[in-house]
Amino acid sequence: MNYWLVKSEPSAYSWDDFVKDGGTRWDGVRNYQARNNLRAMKKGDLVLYYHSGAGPGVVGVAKVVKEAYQDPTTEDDRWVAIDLEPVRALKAPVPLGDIKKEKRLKNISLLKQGRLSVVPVTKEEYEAVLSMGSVGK
DNA sequence: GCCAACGTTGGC
DNA sequence: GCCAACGTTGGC
Repeated sequence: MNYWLVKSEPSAYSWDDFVKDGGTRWDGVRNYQARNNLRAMKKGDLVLYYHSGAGPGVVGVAKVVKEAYQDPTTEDDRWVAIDLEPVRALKAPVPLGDIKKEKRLKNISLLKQGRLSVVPVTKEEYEAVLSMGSVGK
């Protein structure tokens, strides 16, 4: 079991849209590192759902329901998509500012590689974020 | 709206 | 293969 974090601009596709849809295809990634992360995702892996832009932070948890396949939004076979489903919202969203202040999260890839839209998260980091979001394991 | 970080492109 | 120019992302 691995843990990840994906970013979305809420004005483009918010957590609420995701919940309303009951799941979505995560496509359109055009960055090699992010693509490699998508390829490494396994069915059942848990994914922190992060809002970028105004009021950035982690708002919910999703899970991988379909592993990497050819991204249908392009003919180019370098790119892949995965399918995600919502698991649950955090009781309290965890703002980026709090992530920056949290000692347990000082090495999180989200902070190390700010512009990557799909980043790995360790089990410890994942659990730290959930506890900050008032959600038990 | 600005700017820093950083990935990509293209000239050489 | 290097590196400058350029474009994009995302925080503020």
